[in-house]
Amino acid sequence: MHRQRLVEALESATAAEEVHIGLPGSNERTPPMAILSDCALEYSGDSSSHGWTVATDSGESLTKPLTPSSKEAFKSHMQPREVRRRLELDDGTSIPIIDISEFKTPQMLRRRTTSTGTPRCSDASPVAGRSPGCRKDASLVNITKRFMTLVDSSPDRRIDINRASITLGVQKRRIYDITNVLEGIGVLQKESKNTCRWKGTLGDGEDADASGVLLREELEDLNEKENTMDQMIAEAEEELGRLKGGAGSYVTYSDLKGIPLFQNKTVIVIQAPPDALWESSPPGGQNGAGGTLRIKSESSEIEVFMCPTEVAEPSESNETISSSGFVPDSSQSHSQVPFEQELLNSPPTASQLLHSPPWSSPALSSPVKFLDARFGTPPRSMATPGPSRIKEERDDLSSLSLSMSETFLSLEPPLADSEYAFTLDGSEGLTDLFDFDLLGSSGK
Amino acid sequence: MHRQRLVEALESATAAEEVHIGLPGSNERTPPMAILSDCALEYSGDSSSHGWTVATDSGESLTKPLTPSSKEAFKSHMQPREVRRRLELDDGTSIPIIDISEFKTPQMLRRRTTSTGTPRCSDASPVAGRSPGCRKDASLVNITKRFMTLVDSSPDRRIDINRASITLGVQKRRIYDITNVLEGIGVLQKESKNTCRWKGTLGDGEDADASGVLLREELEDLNEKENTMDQMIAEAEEELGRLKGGAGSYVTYSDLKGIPLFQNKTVIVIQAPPDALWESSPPGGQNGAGGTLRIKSESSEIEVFMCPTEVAEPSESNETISSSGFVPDSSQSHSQVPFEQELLNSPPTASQLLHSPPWSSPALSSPVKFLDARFGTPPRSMATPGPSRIKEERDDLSSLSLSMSETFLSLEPPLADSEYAFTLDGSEGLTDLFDFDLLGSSGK
DNA sequence: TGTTCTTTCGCGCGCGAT
DNA sequence: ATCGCGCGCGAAAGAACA
Repeated sequence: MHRQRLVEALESATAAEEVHIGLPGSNERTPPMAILSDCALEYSGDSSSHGWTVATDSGESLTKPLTPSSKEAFKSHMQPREVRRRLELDDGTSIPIIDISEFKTPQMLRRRTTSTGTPRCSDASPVAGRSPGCRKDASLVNITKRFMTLVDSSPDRRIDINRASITLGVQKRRIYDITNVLEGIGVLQKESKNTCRWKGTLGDGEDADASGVLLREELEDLNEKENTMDQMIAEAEEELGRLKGGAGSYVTYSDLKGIPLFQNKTVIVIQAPPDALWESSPPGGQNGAGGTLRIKSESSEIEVFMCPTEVAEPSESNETISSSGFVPDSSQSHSQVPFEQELLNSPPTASQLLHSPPWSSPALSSPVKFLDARFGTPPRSMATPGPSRIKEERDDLSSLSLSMSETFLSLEPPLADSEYAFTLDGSEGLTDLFDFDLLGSSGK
Repeated sequence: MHRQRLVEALESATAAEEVHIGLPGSNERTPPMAILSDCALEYSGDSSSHGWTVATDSGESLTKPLTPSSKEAFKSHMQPREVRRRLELDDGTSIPIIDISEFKTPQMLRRRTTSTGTPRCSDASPVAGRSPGCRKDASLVNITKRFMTLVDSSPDRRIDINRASITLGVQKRRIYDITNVLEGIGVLQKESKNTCRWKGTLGDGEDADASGVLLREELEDLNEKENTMDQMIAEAEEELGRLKGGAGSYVTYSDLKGIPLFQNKTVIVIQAPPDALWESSPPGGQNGAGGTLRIKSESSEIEVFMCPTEVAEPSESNETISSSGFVPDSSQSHSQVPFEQELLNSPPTASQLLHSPPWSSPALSSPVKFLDARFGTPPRSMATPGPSRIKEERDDLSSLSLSMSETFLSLEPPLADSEYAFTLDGSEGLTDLFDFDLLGSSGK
């Protein structure tokens, strides 16, 4: 097999050069030719159209069939060639000769400025006076990016080389460059002649360039968030464990008062051991007084709590001290009722006491309401990895971290009406709870 | 600017060809030359060493300085060129002539078979008798792979183009191809002249191919989790909003009974409007009965609740019905005490009632305790995107979804002892809460 | 199996930017 | 003058024919 390099000649606008080429065997020479300024001359080695092609700036090209000499011999001993050059125009601008039927395959035309909508100089350099679809446009980097858009616009991640070449308006050769590198990376796989398939994991954004980074960033973000949550969970669970069964469990007054049902009501809590005796008599019972509820315990003490009406409005806290002298100062707030506790009624003239007793302890006086207290302010231990540490700048993710310090509990569903045992309606009285007859005895 | 293409001649093993070249201006010609079989002849256009270079198969090359003619004129009008060809050897194997000082930059020597440890024909085609460092060796795919090993052998993910060119034994031009494509993909970034930096997320393993997939999967996983959480948050918040201020807010009996402090105690809750009058008299007061607590309201009803002692053990639920005839069946469980409510004590002999009254409504009879009820079982609305939907297979992430249905609330910190206002200790009685003298009056 | 057509792609010239 | 790199020649590797 013998091969021969050919030659190409460039003309400086006017002068023609002559080229002498020695061919093996036959001492043929390529005919001297004149090159016209403003035109590109090329010798097409295309197997389908051998001959000279003259292309003008406007893109047309005229092809003269070569003398029907030995097409065979020509190809076997000597590679036909095309000559292509840029010509210097009078205005000093070089006009790249293009068109080129790209040898054989789906010819792509080198996009000349106007025609197709491929972005000119898609990059920076806002220098106004630049006309040319400058070099950057054809840069491999650029082509690759565009190629990527092609790829992820394809549903099955499969790309046809030829189509790509056409749609991207680049030589097929370039596509090969890209596919080969990508294959080397492992993200692409040649599937069959003229097609390959994307199998990588480089992000799917159209802009390709940042996608990998974004991915990683997002992941980092999510991971951070996850860690925070894990920690919160751990702490909440710990707390839970401590409260459950520990002596620290309690219901605060604000818990009770925060409940709408109890809103603006005076709430009294009585605590007695399960084995306590509970007696009651109807109002105006044996001694003319109102009904009596008597609780007696032998095992342990009975406790009575009155729930402050308003949750600590400091200005109000002293206003309505009961005339009956309810005086548990905070140092005295602890007291136990021994084994017997009685609640008697006495005439309405008796002393009265109501809202906001002064003994509101710090915890009780907290202005937070039931729900707020529980979900609004995380314990200081939660503050550590708090959501404020999570820097949010994007989309919907932010909503997550915002809600982080609240919610996340499962509340019991509201009870049905029937489930409010022991709630009396307007037509009923306490005595309705007992089955012996109370009627006939008068109150007062 | 004028440029001239040169020429190259290939010899079919023995015969020398002559090449005539017309130069612009001067009609110089390159001297005819003889090409020895087995050797590659090339004309080095290298600016640092102009002359002819003959490279043998073994890799040595001898350079003869060109006649010191006008180096200047030479370069300005005509691009020096190199001639390179493969020779057909008698055995039919073509030996690519290589070495080539790659024009200017760090000359890379085309690795001849032996020398460096670069894999020969690293691909398939296990046809035994193939000796040549075939075309595949220099394939972009191959080079790219080797390039990758270089990349991730670099600690700082930074690669020097020149070094790469040398170590990989390829022309620098090829490295550009690679870096450009990779940059287009977004995994590589040109850092400065001659250096770029790997920043991609393609996995760092040497095999590159699968690592990216893992990343994506993890992200997908986290996203799913995030969505679930977002939904739970939304629902919890909605629920919260509904409960807060709605008529549905409540404290269940089990809430109260679940508190250790109240454990095994009989708890009575009295609810009255804030403007209610609350009178009390010491035990054994004006009528010999125990103390009396009287509450009177003009604005709205007073409500009394007794908290079931045990939370609904079905077997026990009927056992200890109070002899006093506490008979609120569930249909009757709603009742209201009108404007006056009295709790009277009566002798211990009176009726008693305790644990697990039959009126435990479904909600109340729920075996869940305070904390459990609240955090253990999510309302059905939460079940929709429930954690069970999250498929967990990996590491610590699983702990997250496991805890998802619970916790996540901030509980109030335990109260200090002093904060339990209204708790009486063993030495105190209810009367200690009042400032008038109760002593001297006997209970019973 | 030899030939021809096609597709793939090594390779390096030389343009343009620095 | 240097260097990045567009660009496309033409050879190698298949595929289609004969």
